[in-house]
This record gives sequence, structure tokens and C-alpha cells, in this order.
Amino acid sequence: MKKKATLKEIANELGVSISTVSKALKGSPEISFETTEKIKAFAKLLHYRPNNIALSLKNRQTKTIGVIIPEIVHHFFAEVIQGIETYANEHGYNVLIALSNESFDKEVFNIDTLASGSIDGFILSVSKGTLQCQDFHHLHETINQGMPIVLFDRQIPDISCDKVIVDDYQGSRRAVEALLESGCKEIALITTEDYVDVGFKRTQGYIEAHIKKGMPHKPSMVLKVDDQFFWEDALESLERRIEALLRLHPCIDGIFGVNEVYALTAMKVAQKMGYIIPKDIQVIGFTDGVLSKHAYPSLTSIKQHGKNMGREAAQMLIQRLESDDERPFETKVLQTELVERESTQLLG
Amino acid sequence: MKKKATLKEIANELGVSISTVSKALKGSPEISFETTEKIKAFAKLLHYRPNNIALSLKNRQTKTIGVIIPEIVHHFFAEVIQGIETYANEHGYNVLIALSNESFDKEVFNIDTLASGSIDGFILSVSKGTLQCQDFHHLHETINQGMPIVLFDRQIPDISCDKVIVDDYQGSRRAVEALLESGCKEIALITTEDYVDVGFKRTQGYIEAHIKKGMPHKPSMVLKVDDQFFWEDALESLERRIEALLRLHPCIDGIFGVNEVYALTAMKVAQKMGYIIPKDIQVIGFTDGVLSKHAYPSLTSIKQHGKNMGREAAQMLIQRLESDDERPFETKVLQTELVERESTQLLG
DNA sequence: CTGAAAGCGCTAACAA
DNA sequence: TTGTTAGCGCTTTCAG
Repeated sequence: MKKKATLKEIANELGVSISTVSKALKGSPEISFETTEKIKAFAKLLHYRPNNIALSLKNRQTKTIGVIIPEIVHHFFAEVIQGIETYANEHGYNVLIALSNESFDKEVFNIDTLASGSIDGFILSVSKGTLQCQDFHHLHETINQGMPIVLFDRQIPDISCDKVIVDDYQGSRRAVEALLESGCKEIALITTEDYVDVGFKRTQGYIEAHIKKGMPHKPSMVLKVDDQFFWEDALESLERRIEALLRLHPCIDGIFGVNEVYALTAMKVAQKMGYIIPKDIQVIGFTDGVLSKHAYPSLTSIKQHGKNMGREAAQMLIQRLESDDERPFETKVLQTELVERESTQLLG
Repeated sequence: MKKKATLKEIANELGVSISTVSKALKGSPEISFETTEKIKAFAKLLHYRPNNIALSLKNRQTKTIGVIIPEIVHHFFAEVIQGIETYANEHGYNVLIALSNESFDKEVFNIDTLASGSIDGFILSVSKGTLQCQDFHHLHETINQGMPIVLFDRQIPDISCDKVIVDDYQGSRRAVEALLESGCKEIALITTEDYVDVGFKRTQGYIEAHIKKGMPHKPSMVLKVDDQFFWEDALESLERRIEALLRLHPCIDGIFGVNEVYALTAMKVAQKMGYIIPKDIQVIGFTDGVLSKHAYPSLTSIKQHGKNMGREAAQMLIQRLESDDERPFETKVLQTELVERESTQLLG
């Protein structure tokens, strides 16, 4: 590897001082036209590129914000990132992304690395690992150290920072109510274990919807899936469990999956078993992403507006970054939207 | 925003020198047990965190590698990133991701920002914007500046760096041959405009397969789609064009889509028109991702082994980073694999 | 065992 | 118009 050119080198070669070079390179009127030209030409020759790192050392800010997400394959996270990027770029900030892969250790590692100089603040969604071990010291440290954090999507208790979340509870209630209103009598729920906050809230919404409509809900129609559905054979096991559920309750005429994959898999299994969607069984998912759109039949779902979430998060962070007064921390709750597609006949 | 604690502050408060603090904090035997303990305790109190930025200024390396991808919603890119991460982490490197959103300007901006101090080298897949304007100055500059780049997936000519690509040509030929062998007579191709390198190569493979099997291929059965299929209504227009194609050629009994979305959309349209997959029409896609797996029927496809690609890329980059001798640049060509699912009956 | 000083690349206040 | 100098946070000789 060649080494990078520096101001010093240019200065030495040209027999001028470092500051002259610095000024010339940024077109300061202090420097004569001739010198400026000469320096610029030489710098180009050497492929000089200023070292921002040195700059941020001086400025004590980097104008970049760090985003840590649990998993990159989720369309939802991708959307959030787009939202963050758009807002951040508009406001002169760059965005750097790192992955925790749902692992606590990796989350800690990434935060440590980025927190120490590379960025001005974080936007993050905690990993499942962190949720499980309930260890939030890294977040507290970061905040104490004076680096603001905005949490999105997955929430954790007792942490003093801004948050932006989606109204999982009402979104889920809305979905189930729609199903009930369109005539479903027996709605299965496919959800996560309760330690995943959003799964828990969506489960609550399912239950509440039943209560509100005066319908009984059978716990045996709730399937709680443990985690990591996308890792290899986990998908098969999910399929088997759904199939078992459908066999156990042939009366099922509606399915609500708390995420795309759950809903989609359920739909697929049902189709394989001979059910016609949406005639025999109507299906709704949560998190509106590519899968829903491209499914056949396409999947009705509760859209989370990931981009908005990203925008909001970025806005909250940048605001905090650029003001000195310590405003109290806020929690923004975003509403969801029911996007109707082919897997339901809600108005039927 | 609170300001961050520094060695200097700790030193001042404790009435010792900066270097003592530095040494104590990293457990140097030079410092007495007592002092070390005292300093460590105080540092913790202040939530001290070393500033890596200052460190990399000294070391002139950051131990992190930058990845720039055109688009985050693609499962393939996500897989590549996982591959990169795994290998990089195993070798003591951190990974930072930035998005170009298929835009030339954003690609240039990101490269400039990261190249100037934040990272040691790049792994990147060029944006469509860059491919279109054919302006590669930013890459050349980066390389000249002494920062190694590994290009993956999308290729560009005349650039001196390591590359890792997938054998698009033979993968595509393989897919079409399989279709022909299983009895298809009229295979439609849904591909991109030719300026996208991989689209072009896959189109070539399609043609070659026909030639090799002594089958005629009709240019009218090739649908070249322009770009950005995932941006909102572009999907609808894609659907319309596929429908038109199928109506124009009722004889079509096989479809090869050069990416997941093309293949999937084709399958969906065909199903809507009453065709039974795979009985009436067999479908194969390229790039094996989540969509293929979750589709109904699930989609047979040419798997690209994104993780391997990531691993290879990371390996090439790190090797170059850690050796001084200038080895000639390599291009690794990865083979694809045909993953058979429900949308074909290749052995029928 | 502890400290002073130099230096990483850069900027900016100040001097010449 | 140009140069000198100090300093951003840190490590690392080298002295004390």
C-alpha cells in the first residue's frame, strides 16, 4: 500500500509552509493566485485528499450519524435507513451503518467502535440478544459519555433518550378488527415470544380486538414462534407448526401474522393444504415490505412507514445534536396504515 | 450535549500526567497498582472512552473497511455484507456500510467521506448511475491515493483493482439449458438494459444456451426492462409489459428472469392469466434470495452465494491491506448453483 | 514508578 | 502574501 499524501509533504516539496498549502487548497484569498495554482496542481498530482479524521479531531464533531440495526435483510430496516439517509443528507450529515446481527456482543462492539470518535450520535434498534440478556450498560455509557441516542422500533425500559416507535398495539388491533368485521370467526395469531416487545404488543392488540368485538379468543389459536425464522431450517419448522395448527383447528378462517414472513408462510402452508386465499382463509401481515407486494396472492398488511420512522429519528437526533439546551426526552408514536391487497376481502 | 472526557482532564483532576493516565488505563506494568486503580476508577466515573479517531491519526490505519452498496433492500447485497462482516471480524476489522442509492453523486460523496480517514479500504459495487455516466474518476483517485478497492458483482472496465464476480454467463446458460432440457420450447427472457453488466452477460448466456442446443431464439421474446423496478409504480408497468409479452406469445412455456423480482413478477402475472406453474410455464430466476424461497410456488433459481462473494472480497482486501508488496490484481470468478424448487419440473 | 515531549494531519490566530 | 505556533486526544520513547 502506498501511503497517503499529506499537507506536510506538499509543503516540503514545494518549499512553502504547511499553512500556506492548507489555505491555498481551500482557495483562501490570503494566498496569491500563482501559489494557489501551483499548490493545487501539485496536490492533484499527488492525489492528495484531506484527512477528515484529523479534522474531526479538531472540530470535535464528525457530522456523521451512526445507525445500528439488528439485521440487514429486513425490508423494514432498509426503509428506515432510507428515511434516515434522506433527512440526514438534507441536513449535511452522513450516515454510517453497522450491523449487530441480533447479537448483544456485536452491538456492544459496534457501539464502542463508533462511539469513540467516528460519529456524533446514534440511531439504533436493539438486538434480540440485548433484549434477552437485558443488559443495557453500553447504551447508558454512551449516553452518559454525552453522545445522544435515538432508539427506534424495538423499545427498552428505563433509558433516557429519544425514541420513535410504531403503534404496534393499535395497528394489530386494527388488523384483527378488520378481519372480524369482514366475517372471520376464528382467527389464528402467529407471533413471537413475548420478550420481543413488538411481538408482545401485537399479541395484546389481537386479544383486545377480540374483547372489544365481544368475541372469544382461544389461546390455542396463538402460535408463539421462537426467533430467527430466517435461519435455514427454521423456516421448515415454522411451516410444520403452522400446518399442525391448521389441522388442529380446521375452523380457522383468518390468520394474522405479526411479521411478513409469518403471514406469508402461513399463507403458503394454507395454500398447500388446499385452502383458497382469501375465500377460505383471509391473511394479514404486519410490516409492509417487498415480500407482501410480490406474494401471490399479494398480502394485505399493516404498513409501518419505515421511511417516516427514519426521518423522525434522524430529525430528533440532529435537533439534539445542534442545540445545547437539554430538552426532555421525547417518544414519538407513529401510526400504521392498513394496506389492502389480495389476501383479504375486507369489504366482502 | 455534554462533552466527552479526555485523558487530559483525568490527568488534571488527579494531578498526574497524561502519559501516566494513558499507561494506567491500559494496564501497563510501569504504573503502580495504586495509581492504576485510582485512575481507572476516576475514568469510569467520568465515563471515559478512548477516542479511536486520535488513535488512527497516529497509527495511520483504522482497522475498518468501508462497504458501499447501491441499494440496501436487495437480499443479495445483504448476504454479501454478512460474508464481509464475518471474515472481517474474524480478522480484527470492523465494517462500515454506506449506500449510494444507485446514484453517482452519492457514491462519489460517500467514497470521498470515507476515504478521507475513516477506513483502510473499500469493497464496493458500483451504482447504476455510475454505470450510466461511465465516470470512474472517483475510483481512480481513491486507488491512486493508495487506498485499495475490491469491486464486486457489477464490473467496470479498465480499473486496476481486485474484483470478485459471479459467473453470470454460465449461470444463465445453465438455467436456460435446464429449461430446454426439461422440454421447454419457447423461453421468454426478462432482463435489464444492456448497460447493466450482469444483465448483459445473462442475456448472452440465454442466447448461447439456445445456440448450443440448436434451438432458435426469437428476439421478440426478450423483454428488456429499464431499471428501478422497485420504485413504486414501476412494478405495475413491469406487470403490464410481461402480460403483453405473454399475450403476444401464447406459446411461451418457460420464463427466465435475470433477477428475483423479474422472475417473480412474471410468475405472478402468468398465474393471474390462468397459467399453472410449473405445468404450463416453468420459471427460473437469478439471485437466490428471500423472495424466491417465500414465493408460492417457490421459485427455482440460480443461487449466487452472496456470502461467499463477501468473504472472498474481504479476504482479497485484507490481504492487500496487510502486505506491502504490490501483487498483480486478481479477478475471482465465483460459480453459481441451480437451486430447484417448485416453479420448475426440470427432471420431468 | 512517573513525567516531558514529540508527533500523527489539520486549522486558525497571530506574526512577520 | 506567507509563515509560525499551538492545539485537537492519544501513544511512545526517553528522561528523571
